[in-house]
Amino acid sequence: MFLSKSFGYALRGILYVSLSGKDGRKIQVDEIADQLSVPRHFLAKVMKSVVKNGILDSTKGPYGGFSINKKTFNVKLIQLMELTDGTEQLSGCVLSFKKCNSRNPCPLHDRVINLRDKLITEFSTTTLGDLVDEKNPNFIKSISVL
Amino acid sequence: MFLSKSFGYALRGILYVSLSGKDGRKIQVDEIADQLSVPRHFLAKVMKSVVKNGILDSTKGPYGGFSINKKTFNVKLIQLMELTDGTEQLSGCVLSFKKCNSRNPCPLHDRVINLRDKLITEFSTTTLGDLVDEKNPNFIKSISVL
DNA sequence: TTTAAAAAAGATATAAATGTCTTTTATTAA
DNA sequence: TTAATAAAAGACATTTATATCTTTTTTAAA
Repeated sequence: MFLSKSFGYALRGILYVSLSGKDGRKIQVDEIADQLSVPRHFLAKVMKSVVKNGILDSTKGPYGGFSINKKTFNVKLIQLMELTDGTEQLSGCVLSFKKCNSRNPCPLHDRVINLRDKLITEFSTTTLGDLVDEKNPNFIKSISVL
Repeated sequence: MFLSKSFGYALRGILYVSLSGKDGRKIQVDEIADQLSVPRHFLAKVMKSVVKNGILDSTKGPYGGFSINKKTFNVKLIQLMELTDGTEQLSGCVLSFKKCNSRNPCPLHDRVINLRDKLITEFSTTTLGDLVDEKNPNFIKSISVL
């Protein structure tokens, strides 16, 4: 419920690169997959689209790997979610009922839409930077929780 | 996000039977599928497990179909959800991260768990009866919103 | 300039959710 | 007791999400 595997892998991968690559070191997929116990090839596919969307940089070849860029910490969680899961889930009826809208709400509309909106708001105001910034209430304490 | 198709079909099917079958009339799958614009065979599969779990009654043969029983209106939404979607999604990390728990929380733990708990609470206190009881704030106004 | 490293690309595989079809069983009315 | 009706059961199909494997391209260092 709530969040896809792809989203989880992408987020954890980015945060791992952010924390381990602070000194400018490039981080390889193998290291991320090992450290986070995540399927290597699937992670590679996800990271590829993260790079394609400019959230991380990457370089091929020896000493290559993934690294943060100027955009990374300003990216909002909602943007990452759109990338991994698409946008359709963010609008539309929670029961996938086409005729449902605020004027003609399905039985669960108000209660559930309300909670979904809260999640969207949360994800629209939280950046990746917030998660690695100790001054921010959202920050992560330890790499072991990625 | 949030709710599966199966859950939506089950809920809408049950509510349709509740509203259309008030006079004791049995409601057939074909009618439900037609009226709610839902795939007939898939709905039949879902309704079968609804009956197996005692949430509705059914009788075969001419003039047969689905009907409410004494239990129907007391069933909580969370019970229906457990039936259609299983229980695993209700516990465990929202990022499917095995090492995550309240002492060692993943980056999104607190914020998202909080919202999920709200949904669980909502679904644990709302019954099917609430949705068809005009005195209740959750009630549905019209069959067209099923 | 050759070799090795590492991501990119793309093909393929598996699992889970969703959807469809056919056969069987139970029930009712004629 | 037969014919028609409708759910139950179960097999099968499709789609989407997840996962894996192989080949290609780029890069750096020797």
